[in-house]
Amino acid sequence: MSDTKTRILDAAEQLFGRNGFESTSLRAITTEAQVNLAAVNYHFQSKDALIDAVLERRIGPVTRRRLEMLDVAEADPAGLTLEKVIEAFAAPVVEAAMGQPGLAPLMGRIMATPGAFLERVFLRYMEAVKSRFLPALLRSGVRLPPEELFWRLHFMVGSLAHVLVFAPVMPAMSNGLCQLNDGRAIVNRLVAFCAAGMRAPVEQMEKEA
Amino acid sequence: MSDTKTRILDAAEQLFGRNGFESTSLRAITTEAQVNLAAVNYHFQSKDALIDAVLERRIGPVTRRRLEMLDVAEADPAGLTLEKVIEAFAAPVVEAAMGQPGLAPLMGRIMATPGAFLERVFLRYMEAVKSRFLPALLRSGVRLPPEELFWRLHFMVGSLAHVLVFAPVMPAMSNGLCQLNDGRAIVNRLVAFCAAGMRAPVEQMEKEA
DNA sequence: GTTTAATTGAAACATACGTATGAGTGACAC
DNA sequence: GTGTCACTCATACGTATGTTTCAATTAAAC
Repeated sequence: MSDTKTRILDAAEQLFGRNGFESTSLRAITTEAQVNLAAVNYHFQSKDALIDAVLERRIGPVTRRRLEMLDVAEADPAGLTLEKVIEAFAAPVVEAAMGQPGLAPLMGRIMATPGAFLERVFLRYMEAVKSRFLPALLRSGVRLPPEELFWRLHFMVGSLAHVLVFAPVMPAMSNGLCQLNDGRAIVNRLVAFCAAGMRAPVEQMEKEA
Repeated sequence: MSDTKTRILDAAEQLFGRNGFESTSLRAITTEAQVNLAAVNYHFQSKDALIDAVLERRIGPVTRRRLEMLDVAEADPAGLTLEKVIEAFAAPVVEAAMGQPGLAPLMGRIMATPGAFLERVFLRYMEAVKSRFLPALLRSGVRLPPEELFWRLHFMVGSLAHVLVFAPVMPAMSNGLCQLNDGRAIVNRLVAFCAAGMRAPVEQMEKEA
């Protein structure tokens, strides 16, 4: 039982997050991991399979924790609040990102990368989340037309994704104003912002000629 | 005056948006543009310079239009509203994306592209925007601690970016529920969501031991 | 019409990539 | 010991990339 596999996963996670999937070469990964180049094709079969493995290792637990937190919130006899639903969506990924430096940009990149790759990954991991959280939002008291609800969920996901994508540069970008050491505080801010957005009155559409 | 340069820019914009910057080869671009391979290194000096040119052609006008709309809003004797500020930020890029199919994914790409590149682009185009919109938010009546204000602006940008990133797949992802033909409607939704988020009461932080 | 500069063309350059190969190494079973 | 197995290693293969070269072509200037 060698930790070569783990070292490859760790290095790949770090470099994928920093430089993207396409621009990270297997040679860069194996150099960083201090492992032979062929090891990656031995333990995984290809670069694509390695990418899948890297994602599975991190997104799997986050998805499970999301659904778990939602279960707890829904079981609360005090009732399901909008804030609890949003927190169940945001907290697991933010907390995971805090504990694992280099994970945030990776998560962010997944959420911000369109195209074939996204469809493969996003549908695999996010379909379950979407199909559970959309009804939960309704059950928490949000009263919106389906279209409006979907757009606002979209905005919410965008806010979260942006936080993750820019996590590495956020302190510098804000001239030190915004730090990332306190994940709870970030989640709280995000929850407050998105809950208010979700509760915004629906814009009346003017008829067009 | 040949349009070779323009044809290269058009093809590059399309392919960069669809497949990303790194994964788009100059050969793919020149083939699509029906132009000789060497033309790209003749008219531009390198692939990096081509990327810069592609971005400048589209982001430049959007940035100018943003500041222009903010000028108009600030000159309004009726006073500067939060909604007007957010609209000045969101409308130009959404409208540009509507008029120029293939632009939205390109904008999205920028957000999803790593470290050094993003910092180069983001700082060049967004610094001016940030330094104008942050004060404008304050002047529009938003009363928030600086740190909270910055985070919420960050969330807002994230919502907008996400809309652009996922523009090509949004109809499919929502099972046809959310369409993109009406840019104004999207901007209105975004403004309503973000304005409410900006006005959310500030979460009181509990002291930690 | 001739000269000059700007542009395009086909081909080659060196380099980097993902992948495959086969020899080598260590541990453990019998 | 002698296999056997999982693993690691150095190296090579084929291909694709960004860039360069220099001749061919076109367009403008005088």
